[in-house]
Amino acid sequence: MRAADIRTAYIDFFRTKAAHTFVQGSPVVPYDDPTLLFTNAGMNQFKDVFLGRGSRPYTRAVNSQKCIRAGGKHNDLEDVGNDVYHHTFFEMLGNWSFGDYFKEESIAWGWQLLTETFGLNPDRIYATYFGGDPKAGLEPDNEARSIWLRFLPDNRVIPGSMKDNFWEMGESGPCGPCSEIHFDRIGGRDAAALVNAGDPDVLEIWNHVFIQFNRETDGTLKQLPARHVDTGMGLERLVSVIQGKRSNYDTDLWSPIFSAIHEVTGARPYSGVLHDHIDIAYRVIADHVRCLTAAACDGAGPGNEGRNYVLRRILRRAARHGRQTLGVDRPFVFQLVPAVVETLGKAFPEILVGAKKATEIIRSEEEIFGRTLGRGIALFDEAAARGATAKPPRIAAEDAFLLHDTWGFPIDLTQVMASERKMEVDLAGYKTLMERARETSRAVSSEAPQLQLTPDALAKLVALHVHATDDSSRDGGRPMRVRVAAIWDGKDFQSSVSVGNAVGIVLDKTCFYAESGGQEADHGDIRAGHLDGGGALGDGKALGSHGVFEVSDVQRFGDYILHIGQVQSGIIRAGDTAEIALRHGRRESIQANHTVTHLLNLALREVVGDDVQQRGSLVASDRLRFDYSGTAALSATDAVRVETLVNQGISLDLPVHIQAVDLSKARAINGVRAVFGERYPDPVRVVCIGSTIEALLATPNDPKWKSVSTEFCGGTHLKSAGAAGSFILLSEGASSAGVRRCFGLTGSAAQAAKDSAVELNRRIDAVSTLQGDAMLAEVAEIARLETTLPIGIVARRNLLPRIEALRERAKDARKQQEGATRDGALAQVNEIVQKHLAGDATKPLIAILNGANPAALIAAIDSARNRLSDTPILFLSADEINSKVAIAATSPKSAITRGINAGEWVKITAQACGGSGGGKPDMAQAGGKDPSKINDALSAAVAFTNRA
RNA sequence: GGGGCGUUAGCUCAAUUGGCAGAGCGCCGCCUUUGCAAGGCGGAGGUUAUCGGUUCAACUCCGAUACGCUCCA
Repeated sequence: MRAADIRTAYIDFFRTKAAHTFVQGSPVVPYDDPTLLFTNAGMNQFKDVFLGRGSRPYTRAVNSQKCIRAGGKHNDLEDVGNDVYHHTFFEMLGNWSFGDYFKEESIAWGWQLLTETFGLNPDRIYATYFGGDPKAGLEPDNEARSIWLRFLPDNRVIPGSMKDNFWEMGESGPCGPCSEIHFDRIGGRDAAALVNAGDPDVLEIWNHVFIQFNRETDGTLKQLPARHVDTGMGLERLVSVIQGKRSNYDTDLWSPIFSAIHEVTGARPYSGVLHDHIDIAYRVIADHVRCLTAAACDGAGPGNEGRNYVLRRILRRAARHGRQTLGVDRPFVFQLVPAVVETLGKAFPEILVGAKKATEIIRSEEEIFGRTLGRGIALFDEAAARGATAKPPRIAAEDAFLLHDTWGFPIDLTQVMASERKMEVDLAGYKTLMERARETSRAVSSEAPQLQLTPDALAKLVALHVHATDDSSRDGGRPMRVRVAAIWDGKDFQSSVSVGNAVGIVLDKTCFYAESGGQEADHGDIRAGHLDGGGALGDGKALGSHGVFEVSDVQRFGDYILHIGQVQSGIIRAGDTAEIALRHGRRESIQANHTVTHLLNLALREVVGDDVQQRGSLVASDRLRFDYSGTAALSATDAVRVETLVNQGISLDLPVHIQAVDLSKARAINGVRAVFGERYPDPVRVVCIGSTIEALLATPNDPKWKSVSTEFCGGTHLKSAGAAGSFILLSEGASSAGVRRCFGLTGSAAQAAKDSAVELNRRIDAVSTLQGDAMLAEVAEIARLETTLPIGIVARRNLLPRIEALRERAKDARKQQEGATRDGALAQVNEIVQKHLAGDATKPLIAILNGANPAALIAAIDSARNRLSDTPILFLSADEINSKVAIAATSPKSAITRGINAGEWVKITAQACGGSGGGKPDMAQAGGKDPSKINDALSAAVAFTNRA
């Protein structure tokens, strides 16, 4: 029987013979259960039924559920590959009774299915039942036992412990005894003692849980009115048993994947050996690609936190095995996806549909890791060599941390690699380093909100009858008359505050926008006072101000908004009436940046592709920042297209429409931008640039909405895009693996950047009129400006080749200068050497060259040494312009033994003209600061050789 | 937002405490070999990312910038 037939036969058995409803398994990524990393059992989607909170239109259900057990409480990741029955991804066949049938039917059907439909040998089947626990006050489950005795002899119905045979969902909640069916792969023996003993040949295949109690919060058990059955049977194990294999991997669930690995990597075929490292790699890779494909098809890809980081670790393990064990030096895991689809696509249509996306997700992550994988392995080898002599051999904490921090090797991957070499990893040390890195990372970033309303403070506010801050006027942002409700100094609420430390003020209502959703807070002031006549609000009444408070930050805590800042003058009292006004320039800049951020989001999607996901955003008054998923830098043409698209929106002065809409209706709008996994309020605030919300809702499926910016957003925006003036991309680069980050400017800042670029271009043009040192200086200045001025990336990319050309020109000029200097020195050396050869060639040669610099002197020394191999040589040269003396010397071995050490020689010489120097015994250089003393230096050099 | 690492010849990477910038592969030329794989000899190719600072002297130390990678928040 093939695996696919076994799966179908199971489902059909319960559907046709026992009137179960087939309920498609839930996604492996649970959307609504924060306690769960991945779906890890078939009952996950029915949890609410067991908890009595929900119901279904059926009382019997059956399916095969995709499960992932990695990274969470149930973590089988470490065992994958090293044995033949643990998987990160597997299928759980399940049938359930919701207050319908119970033990009797459950066990009888189980027996019938296994022995009749699947034809398993009854002599090899064992069953366990709950044997009771006097300490917990629980009786043995004799009901289950007696049912089993109808099918099995007494010695194969085995009592089990609380741990193995009593199932609980958590500390409290539904629970009950369970009964497991075990199978002996060998047969012809009494294997009762091997049941639940960790023997790979006697394995549990099916667990029947009988939910009949509820564990109360006080620990007591109560009989449930509605009793449920929850069963689970691992498909991979069942198939191996039915197909008579001793390993899950020897079944047709895996063979297509193994063939694909063989073809794609060129490794020798899988041979099924437990401890063979190539076979281990086969199993690991095959398991992991199934897991990654399933996760990707349900919307979860590798990333840097939570379940995404688990997936990243899984992929990196597979990729590293490919590189190191199978010798594949390019991405390859993604090429295995079709084989996974072949084995799972029919049973799980989402895998068929998602295959293309999964392939792309996996390929991209492989590419990311591929960049650091090689260096990381090399670094690991070095670390392993260093740690090999330790006892026991271990990878140092610093190395493990570096591998993680710099090369993206998750710690568990380093551990796997270490264990392959029979080494350990200094985990405690690693954790210390990691914690230290975390703290430094946290220390500075948590500076911002010094003043916080703690839960205690919030409780006090309620006790003081201060009601939630009404911020419904924040979009208008017009000045308001308000009441000071409370003054918070970080520890207590005060009745008044005067000039001094930063404090927070709670008002009854506000027009300030509190920092939220990446948009920075408004700034402004609060003027407290008493009413008298003629004021700013135009209502004929003004406040004679007796206290001015400058707001420099606004934060939301629960339903209260805290205006943080300092009193500038006078005094502010709780209960005061006040006029508040925000700084309009700042608010308008922020609005411009926010509206343009939305246009940028849309433009990136149009230019880079539909799969661009927003990964974060910051809207400040002076710039905007936008993170998005992607692995490659924006090309020059793409950057231009993005800028152009955004500027089109601005110049068309597209109107911005904002409206609260029912969440379900809003989600239905074609092309709406919502951050994946984010929870939105209902109704949700929809911001659309270029169309009215009514039009969107009238025809939500219209394809044209894909090219209109529609986002869920609570921020403040321009009335229409034109007020942003213009937009430029300031920079674009990698933020973390798989995430690109770009900065942008609008309005006057954008204009200033454009002006800088124009100015630089003008100066570059003007360089052609310059010569010599003036040209060199101007080129250096232009390069300096290019690095310091804010310039858009489009302009910068155009400037760079021009500046590069200038550098080339400067380089040529300098080379020519240096060449001339060197040639001048060499010409003098020729004469000097000729003369010296005429006399005693072993005598030291000491000479002053004209117009040489250090580099020319070294060339001169080299040249002279070639012809005077037994002569100590020292040259000096005065540089009047820079008021320096250059000195260089060489000394042959024979002279060094006589005491002419080039290093000491130049040092003595340099000291005579106010400098110092040093080097090696055979070659040294030095410099002096006083060219007028060059003859003293010469004498010192001669004196040194005379002494030696 | 904060940290770490990197940037040296076309490519992959070296360069002790600051003291003559190298290797392998590739490229070019010549030689050798029945053919193939190859082998031998020679050569070109570098403002050590950019700008500034410290120093007699900087690939090396310090500061900024750019680009790339990566981790944390």
